[in-house]
Amino acid sequence: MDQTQRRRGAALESALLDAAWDELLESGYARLTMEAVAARAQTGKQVLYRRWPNRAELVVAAMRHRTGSIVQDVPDTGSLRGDVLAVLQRMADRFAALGPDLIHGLLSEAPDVSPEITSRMSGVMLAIVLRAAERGEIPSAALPLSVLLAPTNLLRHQMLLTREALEPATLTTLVDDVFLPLAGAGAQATPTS
Amino acid sequence: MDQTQRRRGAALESALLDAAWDELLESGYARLTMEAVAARAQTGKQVLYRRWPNRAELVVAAMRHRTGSIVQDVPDTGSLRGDVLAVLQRMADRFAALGPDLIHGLLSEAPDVSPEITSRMSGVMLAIVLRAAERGEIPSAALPLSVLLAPTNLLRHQMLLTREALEPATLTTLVDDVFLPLAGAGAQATPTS
DNA sequence: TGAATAAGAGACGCAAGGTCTCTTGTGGGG
DNA sequence: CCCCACAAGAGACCTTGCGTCTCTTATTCA
Repeated sequence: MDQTQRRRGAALESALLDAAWDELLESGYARLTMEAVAARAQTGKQVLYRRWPNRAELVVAAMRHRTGSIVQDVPDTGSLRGDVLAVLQRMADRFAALGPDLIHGLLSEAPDVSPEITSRMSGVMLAIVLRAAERGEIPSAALPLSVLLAPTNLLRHQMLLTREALEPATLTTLVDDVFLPLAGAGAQATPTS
Repeated sequence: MDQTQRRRGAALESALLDAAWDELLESGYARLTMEAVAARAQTGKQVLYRRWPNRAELVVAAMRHRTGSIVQDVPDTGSLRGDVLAVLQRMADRFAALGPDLIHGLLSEAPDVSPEITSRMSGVMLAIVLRAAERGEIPSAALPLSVLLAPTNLLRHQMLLTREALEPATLTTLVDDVFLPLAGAGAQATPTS
C-alpha cells in the first residue's frame, strides 16, 4: 500500500500537468479545482503552487504540455481552399474537446494569456497564402492582416459566442463566401448568389 | 439619520439595478460582489436574490436596464461605409466602458446569455444593407449571413481577445478591406494594395 | 553519511456566493 | 380606520475553493 516512491523534477511535473489536463477534460475549466488536480496527481496543493502561481497558469501550462507540438505543422493539401479548410477544421476539433468555457474562464481570470491564443495563427495563414501565390491561385500574397486572419478569427468568434456545435457548412461558408473572394481567388467564382 | 422610508416595487428595483451598474463600472465584473451591490443600494443581499437567481442574471438585468434603449435605432449617414462605421464605432464605445472581462465572465458563468449579445446585430446590419442596395451602392442586399456579420463579429472578436485599446485604423480596415469588397461596393476600389 | 531540499499531507485563513431567520415598515383589503 | 400579509432591511450562517503555512519524511548531493 505504502508507495514510498516519491516523484521529483520533470517526472512529477509531467504527472501534475497530466492530472490537470484530465481534470480539464472531465470537469471543464469552471469546475476544475486545485484540490482535485492535487488529489488526482496523488499529491498536495503546495506542490502545485510551488510551480504555478494560480489556477489559470496551471491550466495554460497543461494545455501547452499537451497540445504544444500539434500546432507547428502547416497543412498542405495542394489548394488554398483545402489548406484554409484544414486549418479551420483543426481549430474546430481542438475547440470541441474543451469548449468555450475554458477560453472565457482563462481570459477573465488571467488576462495576460490573450496573445497566446492568436499568436501562431498569422504565421500559419501567411505560409498557406504564400504557397497559394506561388502556385498562381491568387494574384498576391500581400493581404491585409484583417483579411489574412478573417476566417480563423470569425471561426473563433463563432465558437466562443455560440454554445451549439457548429454545423458543417459553417467552415465552407467562411472559406468560400469570405476568405477566397477577399484573397482574389477565381474572380468568376461567386457562389451562393 | 434614520431613513424610515422603505422603497418598494419598481423604485426599489431600479435602485438595485443602478447600484449594480455603478459597481460594474467601478469594479468590473470580476470584482463585483453581491455584498457591494447590496451595500451601495442600502439594502440586504436577500432583496437581490429575491429578484435574480445569481450574480450573472443581476448583471445582465442591469445592462438591459441601462442600455436597452440605445440599441434600437439604426444609423443613417447616407452611405454604406458611413453606416457600418457608425455601427462599429458604437460597438467600440459601448465596449470601452465595460471591457472584455464582463463578456468573458458572463459567458463562463451564465452560458445562456450568448444569444443576447449577437441577436440584434443582424437586424441592424440588414437594414443598413437594404438601404445601400436601394441607393444603388451595392448590386444586391442578399448577402450571406457570414458576410453581413463579418465586420461586427470581427470587431467583437478583436475586442474580446485583445487587451489594448483598439487603434483608430482598425474600424476602417474592417470596413474597407473586408466588408465593402465582399458586399460588392465599387468593384474598382481595392485599397491597400 | 549528513545536511539541504522538496514531496506529501493536511490544517488554516479568508473571500464571496448563496440561504435562512428575524424584526419591522407599509400598502391593501376588510 | 385598522389589521395583517407581504416584503424590506439587516445580518448570521453554511459552503466552496483559492491560496498560505506548517510539519514530517524521503531523496539527493556534497
